[in-house]
Amino acid sequence: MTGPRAAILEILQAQAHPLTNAEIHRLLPAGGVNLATVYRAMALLEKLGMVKQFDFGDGAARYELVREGDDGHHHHLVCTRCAAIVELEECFPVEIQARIAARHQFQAVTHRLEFFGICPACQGAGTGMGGGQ
Amino acid sequence: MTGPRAAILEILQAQAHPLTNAEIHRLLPAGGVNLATVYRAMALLEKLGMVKQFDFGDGAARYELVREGDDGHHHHLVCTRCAAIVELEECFPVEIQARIAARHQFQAVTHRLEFFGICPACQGAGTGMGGGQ
DNA sequence: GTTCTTGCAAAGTTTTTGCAGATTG
DNA sequence: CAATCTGCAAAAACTTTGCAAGAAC
Repeated sequence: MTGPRAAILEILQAQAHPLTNAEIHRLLPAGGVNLATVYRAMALLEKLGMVKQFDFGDGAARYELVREGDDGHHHHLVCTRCAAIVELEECFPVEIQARIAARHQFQAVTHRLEFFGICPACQGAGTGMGGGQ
Repeated sequence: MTGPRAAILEILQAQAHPLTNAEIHRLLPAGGVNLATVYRAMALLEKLGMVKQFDFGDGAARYELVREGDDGHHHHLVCTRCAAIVELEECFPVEIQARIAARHQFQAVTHRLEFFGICPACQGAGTGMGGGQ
């Protein structure tokens, strides 16, 4: 547990939302840490449960620090226009998930869930082209 | 609407579960269609609403045919050991999603949701070592 | 000094793009 | 014939890996 790892954890601690490896790399002191090292660090940190991986459907993994006394399981609302992120407290109802698991006899069932929509700031701004409004 | 496109739709029609572009390519008549053409066809078919994209968290997009009178929105239960897939009828409760959208003033909110677990056949077969059935 | 980690560069996957030739209507 | 589509090859984006030099204890 040393060097670049600490720097990465510091970056994550200062962030409210998940970051891609490229973003983490960009935020690290210039020329400080190699991108491959970031990938390796995140894989390790995730295995240790210190970090949680999220997937917003663009082809890049995102990581968020898991805070003390929390398992890190939660979901996000992502703006499909500006990529704004809102962290949510709602989760998929446990009873329904239990029913699904039981009916199909699956064990250790979990889920991945993210919401997408258009945030207030991006509404009424046309489809992205015209200077609409 | 012609050639390779028809062949791809036929492949999808015969499948109960989503396929990756590579799988579709593999299922097409040998040497028949180029992989890049599959990618382009799937992008078009999705834009036309004839196909729906899913993401199981491995880095590959999957596509499933949208049947008549259906919007194609549904979720899956995926075995993390053997990749078996079960199609689900359950969905995230609309009232809760509406509440989330309202509270954060997002419009056109949708969600991506997939479940993961260990299927009956893979249970009790060790952590992946034994000659599982 | 032994072990684990890092940087660098090369390679692997998945997906996208340019362009000329073939296909469609 | 005009418009679109396909194959091929190159490239892009994200991620993984090998290996020798470096850091940690």
